[in-house]
Amino acid sequence: MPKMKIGELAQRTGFSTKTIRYYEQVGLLAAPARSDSGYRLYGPEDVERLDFVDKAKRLGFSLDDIRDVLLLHEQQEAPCVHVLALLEQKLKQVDGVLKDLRSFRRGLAELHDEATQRLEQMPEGARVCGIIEQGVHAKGEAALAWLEFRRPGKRAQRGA
Amino acid sequence: MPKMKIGELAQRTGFSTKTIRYYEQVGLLAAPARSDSGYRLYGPEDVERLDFVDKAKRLGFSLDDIRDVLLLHEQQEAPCVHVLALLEQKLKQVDGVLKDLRSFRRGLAELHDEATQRLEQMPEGARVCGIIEQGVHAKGEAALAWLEFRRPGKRAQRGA
DNA sequence: CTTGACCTTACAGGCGGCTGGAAGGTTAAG
DNA sequence: CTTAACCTTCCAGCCGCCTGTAAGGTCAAG
Repeated sequence: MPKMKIGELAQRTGFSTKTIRYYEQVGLLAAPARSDSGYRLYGPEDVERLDFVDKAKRLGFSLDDIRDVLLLHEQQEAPCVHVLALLEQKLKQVDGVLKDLRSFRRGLAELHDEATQRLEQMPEGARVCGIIEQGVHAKGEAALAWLEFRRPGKRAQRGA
Repeated sequence: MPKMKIGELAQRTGFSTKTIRYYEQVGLLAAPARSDSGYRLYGPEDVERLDFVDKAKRLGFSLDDIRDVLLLHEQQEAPCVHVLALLEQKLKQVDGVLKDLRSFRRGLAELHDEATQRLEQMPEGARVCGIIEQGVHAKGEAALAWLEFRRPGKRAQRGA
């Protein structure tokens, strides 16, 4: 019995029920089957679809973009030259982002190494955090948030 | 004479003057020097900073995150263990995104190859786009937008 | 047969990130 | 001296993406 109600879908995908209904409203999800009492009934393909949405979102796509991709995917049209060119262009864009991200990663790693060294050169007692330990905790917390990397560990249910 | 007014900074960075003033307002940019007549005067370091902001934005960071990073960077505090652990965690996150992005790229490439083949197997006359040529052009345009890859080719000046 | 967790709709509100417009001052060219 | 392009401040509004709230229906347990 692969039919689940919206709550379960929410749990399985990490989106809130609100968000799922909203996604249906804006066309990211097709209107699902309904139980006799009007409850939405979803199948495993909806989980997949939402997982895709999540991934795409994390890669920085707008809901509009994602909707279009899903649409195109569904109707399996033969792609025209135009669309083909687009694919090429987008590949290049992705490569650009990949490059950025790699250099970013490198920077982060350097920062980490540097920080490790600085920490090791410190006297034992001084191993407290300048930022965090002296009452500027708020700023520390801000620092905590710094690299939150938008939509972090999915299934984190942003409200919770 | 490395001092430029806001318009030039805008041109050099691809942000609008509006946005630059807004960034100052929310603390991403320090209040710059002013000319006698009150015009904002910027130096090359501001170009750099905005380029950083652009990169970070393209990687999905919020303005808040970026502000915090810049702040942390400025005050060069000795990093505490806590922050160090965070760095590690964030490295892992970046690696995760990298993985996603690579698999995404792979998918895109596959799509492209597949599409190329389909196109080649078509009779000469049929090399038109099913989507685009038959009056559903609007949808084609939507398809065009599909992989816009948010904040696309910087210096594109979203308004223009 | 009530309680509480779940579901439904509809519509308002909020936050992040700009963006537009009004009303006015400055500067360089013709 | 005027024109046009630039700059200033301030404040309102918009878009994307949810999120909260009200008012109510359903279902399983006790």
